[in-house]
Amino acid sequence: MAQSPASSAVAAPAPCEGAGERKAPAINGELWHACAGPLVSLPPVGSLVVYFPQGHSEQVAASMQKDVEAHVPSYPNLPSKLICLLHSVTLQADPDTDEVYAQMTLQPVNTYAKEALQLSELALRQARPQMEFFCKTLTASDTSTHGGFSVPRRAAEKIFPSLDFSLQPPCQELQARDIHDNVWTFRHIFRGQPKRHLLTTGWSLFVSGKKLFAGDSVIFVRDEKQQLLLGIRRANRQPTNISSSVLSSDSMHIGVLAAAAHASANTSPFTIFYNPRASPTEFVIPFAKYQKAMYSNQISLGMRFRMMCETEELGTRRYMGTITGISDLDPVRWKNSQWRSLQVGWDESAAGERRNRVSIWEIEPLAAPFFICPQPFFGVKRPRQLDDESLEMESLMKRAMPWLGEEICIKDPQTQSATMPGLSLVQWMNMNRQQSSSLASTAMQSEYLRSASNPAMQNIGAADLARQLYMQNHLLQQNSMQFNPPKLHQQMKPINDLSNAALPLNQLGAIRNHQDQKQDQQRQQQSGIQAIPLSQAQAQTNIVQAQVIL
Amino acid sequence: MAQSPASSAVAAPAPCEGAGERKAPAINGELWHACAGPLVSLPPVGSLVVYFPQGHSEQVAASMQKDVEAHVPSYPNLPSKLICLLHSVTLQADPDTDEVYAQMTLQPVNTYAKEALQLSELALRQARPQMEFFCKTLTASDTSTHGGFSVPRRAAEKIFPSLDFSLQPPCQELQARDIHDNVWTFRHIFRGQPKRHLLTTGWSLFVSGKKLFAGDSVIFVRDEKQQLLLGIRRANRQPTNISSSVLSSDSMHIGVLAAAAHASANTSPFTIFYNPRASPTEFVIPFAKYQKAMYSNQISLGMRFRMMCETEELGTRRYMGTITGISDLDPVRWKNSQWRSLQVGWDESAAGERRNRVSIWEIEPLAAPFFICPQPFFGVKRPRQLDDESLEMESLMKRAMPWLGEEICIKDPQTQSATMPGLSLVQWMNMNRQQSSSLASTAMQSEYLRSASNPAMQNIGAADLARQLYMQNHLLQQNSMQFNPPKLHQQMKPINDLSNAALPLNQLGAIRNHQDQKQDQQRQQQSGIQAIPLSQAQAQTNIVQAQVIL
DNA sequence: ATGTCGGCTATCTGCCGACAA
DNA sequence: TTGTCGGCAGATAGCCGACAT
Repeated sequence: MAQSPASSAVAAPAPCEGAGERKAPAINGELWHACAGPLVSLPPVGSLVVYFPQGHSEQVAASMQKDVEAHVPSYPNLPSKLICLLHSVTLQADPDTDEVYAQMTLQPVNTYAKEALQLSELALRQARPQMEFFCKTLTASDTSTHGGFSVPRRAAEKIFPSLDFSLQPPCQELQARDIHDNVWTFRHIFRGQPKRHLLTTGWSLFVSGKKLFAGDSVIFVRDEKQQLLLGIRRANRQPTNISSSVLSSDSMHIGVLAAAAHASANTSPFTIFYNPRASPTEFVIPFAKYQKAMYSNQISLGMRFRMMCETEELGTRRYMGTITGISDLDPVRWKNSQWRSLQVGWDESAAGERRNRVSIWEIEPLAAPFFICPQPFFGVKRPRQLDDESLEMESLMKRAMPWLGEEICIKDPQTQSATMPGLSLVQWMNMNRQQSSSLASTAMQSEYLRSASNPAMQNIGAADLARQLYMQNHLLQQNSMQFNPPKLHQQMKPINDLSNAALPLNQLGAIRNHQDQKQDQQRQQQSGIQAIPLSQAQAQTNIVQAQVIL
Repeated sequence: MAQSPASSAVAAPAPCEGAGERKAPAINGELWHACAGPLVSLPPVGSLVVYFPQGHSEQVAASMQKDVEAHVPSYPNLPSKLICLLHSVTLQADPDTDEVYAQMTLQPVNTYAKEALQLSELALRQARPQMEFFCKTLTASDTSTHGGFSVPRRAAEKIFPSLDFSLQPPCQELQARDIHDNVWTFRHIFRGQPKRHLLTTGWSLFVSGKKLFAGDSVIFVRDEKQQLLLGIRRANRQPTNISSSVLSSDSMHIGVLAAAAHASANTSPFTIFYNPRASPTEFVIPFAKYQKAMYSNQISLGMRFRMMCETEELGTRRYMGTITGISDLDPVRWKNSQWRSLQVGWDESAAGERRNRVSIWEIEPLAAPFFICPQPFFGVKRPRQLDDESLEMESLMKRAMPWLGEEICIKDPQTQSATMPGLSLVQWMNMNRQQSSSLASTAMQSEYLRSASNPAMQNIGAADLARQLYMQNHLLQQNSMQFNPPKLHQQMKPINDLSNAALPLNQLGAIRNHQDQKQDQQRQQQSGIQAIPLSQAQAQTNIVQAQVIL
């Protein structure tokens, strides 16, 4: 089978951080985001993120107009997702094309500070402040050498400094800075019959300088200091084909994976470029976002959902769709990766080909949010089985919660014997999964909600319910902690959600037999009943987030 | 040892090798070589080559104007040189810049066919046919929009079709194909006072289309079908900085090494790009060239040498220099790599900064060639020692001669017991080295030459001697083979040179103690004398190459 | 409201020989 | 022999309102 190429056998990592690969003078964040698009968000520095090599690989492939990852060896030792600390984010723009991208330094972690997780939650709620801008797709006349730029009236009035209409005709000189901080000067005039706003002198220099064509877009931003910023967004032409004369595309592709594999093996920092316009999807996700999607969304075939998409002119719009399939995108290289594992159909087939595969964390399920349902463990109806997916999940969680060790071993004062030797976390999760999927889970949810301590939670809408539940759990967290693993409450913080969510794991692969299954069953029957306190404790420490419609 | 301006024995344009990364329509080899420069030679397809990851890495670094390989992990499992079979060579040119480069598919080998080695020898002798061309560095007037291109008179008369001087003024339409097979049309006119050749209409389109500036060069080639070809060579501006918006330079650098490491570990093919203008030095060398330089050149500090360098206008010139140091370029990452291990000083400090480090196979030593000196093994005067360098050398040779196995074990009918358990190939070589360096080696060489079977070899010049010896050995090979390891004489062929050359290993590192040294000594004393037949046999099958000044 | 066009300069492109270097 | 320039014509760039959508 495959091999672990060099990566694992790599010696000295790179000690010193980004030694200034570029000397770019701190790109304006407003302009960068305007060019990147309204849906692009970058996790906060210092936060916990999930990195998907598969998504990264897709970005490279897309940029090279290369089929798939032919010729690129698989990296069996490279997990399909890495939990990383985001050390730095630097906004960049290509000096030649003005393409925006972000350079991120990630470090795979096995343990992390409480703040990192909180920061990743922050990313979910934090909205970027609305900025004043306009975006126009250039017409043939705009880009022709025959004339200037016709400014949409509302745009000119909103963004440009107002003209002195005592002049005949009213005109002024505009200065705008592009993403490299170069200043472009235009003559802004209000003339013609009927009257309209035009940019004349200076405009053609800009068009030729930036190599703009009809179909490309320009963005004028007015920043908080009332200064004009000027960005461009090119039409989706064929990929720029970064293949160079010194580096084969194979090498580039390998480089991305090898860098990640090396970093993974050594938990050393590595650097990636995220190009929001080249890539179909973000491949560095706030950990909290991933977590929430994975463990609080009930995903099933045929489910209806909404998803934000970018419109022309930098707006956003919600589109509706249906989940038509759940499967690995690449079952060979990236088994159980969750990366774009949902096949979807869209209600409006127009509006250009929307992607037919998305990831769980990109969508908003339309079914009521699936609330956490911790419940007593009454034993097992069917033998538990360990499959590849479980093993991988377990590995992922061990990275995140190393204090759990090989087996769950919680010492709970209320219980005689809370240790569950031989019962791994994932096995326990699988038990829960089977239970919750076996019966009317919504009924149990209601039961749980009614029994919750806050009486206000009864008989209210789902969204509000969720909000309140969220608040409540936060309060609980701040108060008494019955669930206190050793060394846990100081600065390390467990991702409790993982352990008692009803896992929507049906899409992750068939359950196969495992040789330990009989032993597992025995252990569970012996010690299973003691799991109750664990469930209770976790229910109280959970962060339950509901779908908040923005 | 002159650069063999070897063949563009480039076979079929990549027999569907790289799954068609580019659909370039088979680039003209003459034009490619004209643009690449007179010193660039590509080993023949199917031949045996030595690949230097270090040199490859240098090319990437140079193309990214990045200091060194900071941030890039070292690959301890990646040898500093890989013996590879050259599966394919495809000539390429960057679609945007016309930069020429070659895509090569290499496969590390542990064993190889006889033809592969012969092909690599072929590369040393084969000269590319001289082609008709001229190269002019563009002046300010040539590139200005104000006028056309002033053609040097001799160039026009040599390369262009002759004008019809009955016309007044004499003029014609020229058509030339660039490296992408695009046709450019120029008006060629002979006018002015005094008369001169000019390209007028069409010229400025070419200049702007190719983005040429004063200082860049154009090359007009007349091929064998009397057609005009047109190439460009840009001035040495700052590196093009291939860093893209989707791939960090770290990733690119890692990609190159990871690809090689992976290929090395799996002896699987990998693809590299060789850009002759971006790289200071070729990093894929014909095996025979490497072999010859390593084992027949006597290199020492203070030695004088000559080296071919490229002049302006695509000529070549020999420069003289002195070896001022012998050391590893990067003793940490690439110990004993031989890659640019010679520090040199040049007689003419002018003519632009010449490189101050070169590799052994790039120079022509001025001292007389050092001939092979196989001689009986009389036992050991000092204990053998194994150092890092020896181990590495041994590993290298085991790759090349796997049939030798862990220990030399030759069954020779003329000997009672020819097995030499415990005596490794490198140890044996070290013995020879010590012997040959201990006494007047030239005298022994003469002794050997006189005792050779061909009487014509006496009293003739060194170069001719070598040539005859070469012929003779080839004849011997075809006749009786006393040295017949099993399965060897069919299609596998040993690199005999390695085993009895007087190794110029002094630059390769200090000899250190080894714990097995006493045991080795004992074994050698027990069985050493039986090694004589081996030496004799090898002497007969040797390929001895002399310094042939071209 | 705004995309495209004809009309009209101002500027640039590009061919020529003159004149050095 | 050949690099640069002034002179000159033709082409293009680029500003204007007219007109249509």
